[in-house]
Amino acid sequence: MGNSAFAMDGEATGKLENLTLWERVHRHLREEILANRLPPGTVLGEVALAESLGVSRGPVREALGRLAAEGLVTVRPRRGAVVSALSAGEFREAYQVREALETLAARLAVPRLAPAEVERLQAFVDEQAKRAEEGNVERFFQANQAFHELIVSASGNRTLQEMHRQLVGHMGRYRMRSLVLRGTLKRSVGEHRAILRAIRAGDAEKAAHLLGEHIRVPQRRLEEASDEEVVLTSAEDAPHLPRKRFVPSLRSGGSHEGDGS
Amino acid sequence: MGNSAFAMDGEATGKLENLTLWERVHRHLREEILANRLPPGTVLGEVALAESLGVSRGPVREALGRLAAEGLVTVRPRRGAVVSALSAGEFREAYQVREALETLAARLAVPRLAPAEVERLQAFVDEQAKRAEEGNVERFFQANQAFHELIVSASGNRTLQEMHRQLVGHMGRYRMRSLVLRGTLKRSVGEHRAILRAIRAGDAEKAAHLLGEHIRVPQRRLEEASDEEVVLTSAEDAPHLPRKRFVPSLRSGGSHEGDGS
DNA sequence: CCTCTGCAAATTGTCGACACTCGACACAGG
DNA sequence: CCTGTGTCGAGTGTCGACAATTTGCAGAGG
Repeated sequence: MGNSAFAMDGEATGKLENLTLWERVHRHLREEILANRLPPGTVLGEVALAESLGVSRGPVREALGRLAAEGLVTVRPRRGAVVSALSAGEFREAYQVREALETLAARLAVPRLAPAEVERLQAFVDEQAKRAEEGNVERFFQANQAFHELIVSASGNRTLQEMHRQLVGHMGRYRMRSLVLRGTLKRSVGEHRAILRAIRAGDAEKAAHLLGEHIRVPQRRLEEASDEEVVLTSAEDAPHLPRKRFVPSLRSGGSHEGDGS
Repeated sequence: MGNSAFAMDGEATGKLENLTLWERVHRHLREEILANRLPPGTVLGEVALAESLGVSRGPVREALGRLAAEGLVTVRPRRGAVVSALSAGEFREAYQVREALETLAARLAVPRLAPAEVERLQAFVDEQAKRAEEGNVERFFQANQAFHELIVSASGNRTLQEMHRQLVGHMGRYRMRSLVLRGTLKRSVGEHRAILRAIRAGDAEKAAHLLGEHIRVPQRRLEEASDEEVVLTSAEDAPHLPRKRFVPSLRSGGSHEGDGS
């Protein structure tokens, strides 16, 4: 059958692709889930995945376990794995934690930031402004994410970095198109500019405060429109469908979207 | 000989123990590592573990993968899994993150705390005071952990709770006996009392601030005694065992699989 | 005496197969 | 007509075995 449906993994860490099989499966599924090609509620059958990917159930199982440990899928001891869905409440929770984490990151990073890094931050903000003007939401989000990740990365705290990565990974699936889309992009750029100003001034506390407020904005929006599934992309309701909706065949779209730092 | 080397899993979730095999292995190894019976650096051979536990390599492998996802062990793609060690720097990092998390938890929890929960906090503090007087460090730590976990739990933020649990799990192995041991216990109780006072007063901000300072105390100590391995590794428990740096077998059962499970 | 290279052992990565459990459907009874 | 129960099917959980790769050692060469 269709074997080796893998796309290439753009990971230029310097090491060549010496990844084991289950690692590749893990990355593949991770990408698929984060890209929302496997919407929440999708049942991931081991045999189906195995056949689809051209490997045996071993690596698939291992990758699924890893995915479950990351919280991207949920396994019920005997009933297989489903792509986990975040409720609006959990999404708000994640925002709260993210605020705490990035606030800490800002406090730690500001005294450590090298001039070159500040310039990179500036470049990200400028790109955001440009993308906002263009209306290129995808690119805007990328630059936005790069901005935040650079701050977290510059904190020098790898534990913090890891937790933040995990958190953003969970939240990343829910592009809040209808939410932040409208006029908030420019506002976000303005907030980033203010944060960057505080960073340049070396005022870690102010930068952290501004960053906290900045993150709290979508959080507020969520609270206002609570319980409504404003954000969730694909519906997973109708739990009593006549038949299961499998995804036995998943195709590699070839979108080499590197999530790497 | 009953070769099932599993100990009791103190987990009374109310549901009966329908755990799968790899889950039991996972819990077992987790307990062993957290109890420092498997010190950092120990190489965990799959076959050795499998034979020792009376299962095949499958569940062992799965459990090891899960453990690696939690950060308790580190696997090198072809060279097996070792119990991961936290450097002093990582330990300090974890404290920073923990401070941010628990501070957030306090802010969220204070307005939500039911009177009964406040009383439970009080009970924990009282028990800590008693244990500190007795010099019962183990019990003291338990009550201490219960205090902090209750605050985190009362925040109502399950994401936060999960991250905190994970973090504490990583840090839990390093009982800082020689550090916090001496006169710091009573001081810790005093700080907890102050926090509890702020909680009773409904002053979330003050409680959060005090909690942050409280957590920052061991952090400061670590910075002072930086680079020294003051804390790391376990105390001298079980010195009667032969020296083992690389011990693949953790149980010398020798008996073949006897009773059916 | 030191170093490089080839072989061998050991251990992990992967695979296919079997048993057991859970879910669903159909049939019989009230 | 509704409900309880028995059976069938699907799918996971687990096991044993094979193969690839890495590590260590031994021997030869410089």
